[in-house]
Amino acid sequence: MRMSRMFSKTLREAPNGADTKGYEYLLRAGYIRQMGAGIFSLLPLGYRATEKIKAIIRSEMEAIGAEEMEMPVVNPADIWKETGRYYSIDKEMSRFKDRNNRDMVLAMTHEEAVTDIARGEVDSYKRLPRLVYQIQTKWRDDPRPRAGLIRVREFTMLDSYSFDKDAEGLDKVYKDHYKAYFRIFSRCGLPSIAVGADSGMMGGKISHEYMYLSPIGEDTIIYCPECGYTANRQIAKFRKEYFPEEMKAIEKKATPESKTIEALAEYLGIDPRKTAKCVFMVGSFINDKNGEEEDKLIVALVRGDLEVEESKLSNAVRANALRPAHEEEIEACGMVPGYASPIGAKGDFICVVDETVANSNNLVAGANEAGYHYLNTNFGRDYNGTVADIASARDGFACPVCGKPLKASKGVEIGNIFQLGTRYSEAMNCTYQDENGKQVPVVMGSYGIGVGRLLACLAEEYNDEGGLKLPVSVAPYQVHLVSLVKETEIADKIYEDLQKAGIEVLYDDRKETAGVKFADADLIGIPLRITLGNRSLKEGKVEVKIRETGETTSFLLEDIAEEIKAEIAREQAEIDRNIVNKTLD
RNA sequence: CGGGUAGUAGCGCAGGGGCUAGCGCACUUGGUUCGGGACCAAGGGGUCGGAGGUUCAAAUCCUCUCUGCCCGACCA
Repeated sequence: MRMSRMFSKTLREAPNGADTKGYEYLLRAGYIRQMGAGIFSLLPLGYRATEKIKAIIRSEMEAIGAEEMEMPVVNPADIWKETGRYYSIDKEMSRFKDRNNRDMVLAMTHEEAVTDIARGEVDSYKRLPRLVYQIQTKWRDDPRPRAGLIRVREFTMLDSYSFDKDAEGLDKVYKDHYKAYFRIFSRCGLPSIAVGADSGMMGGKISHEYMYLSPIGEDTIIYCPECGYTANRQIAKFRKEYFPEEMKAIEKKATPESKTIEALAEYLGIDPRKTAKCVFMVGSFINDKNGEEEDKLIVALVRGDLEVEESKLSNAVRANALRPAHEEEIEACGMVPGYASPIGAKGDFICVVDETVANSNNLVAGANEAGYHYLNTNFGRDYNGTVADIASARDGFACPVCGKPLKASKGVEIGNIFQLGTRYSEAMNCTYQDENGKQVPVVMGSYGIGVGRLLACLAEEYNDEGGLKLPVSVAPYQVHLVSLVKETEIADKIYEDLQKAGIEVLYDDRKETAGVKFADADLIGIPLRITLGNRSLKEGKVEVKIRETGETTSFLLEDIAEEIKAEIAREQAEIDRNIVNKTLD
């Protein structure tokens, strides 16, 4: 491509709001442009980079036997009503009516669509297993888009769907994806880890998220450097320590100005872990069949030294959504905020107690009277509720597997894989006839990678003061030919020769000064830069600079295509050498 | 959806009741330069986010509204 004819231009200054390096460079180099909150265009450079990513994805998906297809972005609402997600998903899914007043949705994922198709295609065990994928646009009306392509509303996603006879089949294809995803990310040059995850709205059982560890990430990953345990904090476990003792008689005590655990512990001169912390949420429960919604107060108790993990709590009570409770809602059940506990509470609420509270004795808890707490409360004796793990794992807590201290790190979710089971096939009657002539629901899995987000993470991982420096496997071009000489003949010739040799060339034939051309080359970050200038041309040579290392060499004009090819091959080989082949056991 | 902050030229910003709305970069033309964001000269480009109001007079004050960004809630 001749830069004199390139659609985009580079920006010297970062547009307001570009607050991470990767995002700033993608904008300045002309890879992407913003159109609205969470809505971006891929300019030719960005488009080429994502096409490279897609090609890698395709080759790895084909390698595990997946077939590419494409499903519509607009779905009739009917299929979403069948699974109930029409009702259980809130405003994140956009809805509209067509001219005949039929309910339609913009699909934010394609379990419904693919299951609808599959129930017509899959009729016998002989037609299983099956595996399809698409790389397609999703619209999710996220309430808070952020950080450029990291969190957007419209995005391109690889999504694949597997159909199996049974759990063993699903297990195999799940493992295939587990491995393929590591290969995809590593072929793009992006370091990633897989962590156990919450399945959220997907509703399956087993799931993993692929994380790019970075401070710009929004997820917190809990991991054990000792034994390798990893999980999203939303579901991360940790080894809990209990301090059982003889139950003592409950006793009411004045505790003025002790609305928080810290204040309470200090006033009583005790360790926070001798208290029970009470957190109030309101869960909304949506009927999958008709969309009717019911709100219920949830009282969650953890030991005073711990925090409540909302997603764990949400899973424990099977709520569709949780929000903090208002004071009136708490008071309506006879509890006093700041001095609250389920003891003596009345009305309709769900009490969930963390194991740490259930297995501790004589904890201090609220007396539901301003300024008073109870000493020596005991779960089971003084109040009841569901026991579950609802405490949040933190940095330094003990690993659930080996007991060594856990670490916490921020990460960006770049992919996830779900074992769906029969959640969708049962709801949508997607069954096959087995060897015994019986109709059995198909066992499904779904798997996804955010393509744009992957590019954003790569831009975050590969940059320096000058701009981007994407790996050769995903860079929009392989070589950036910068001509500094007036006469165009030699440069044109090199440009053509390189193209004939099958090399992707960005050719800076603009009438710009050397400084501008070099700065733009650094910004765009093509892995190799050929400099054609009078200095070396006198000796019949050109210079080649490696963007990543800054290393410069020079070659004879006639060798240039060959040398460039060799260098590209070297860089590609380096990436191939580092392909991660990790299996799930 | 709550809190904060900002909308003035393509990008970054200044101006905060008064006369023709500025600056840097980018852009156009001419000339000089020509290996790390050149220089000189002459230019083009704005309904100051939108609507309503106050005023002799509004980019500037008031009301409403839209939009972006950040934090939180939320989410993949």
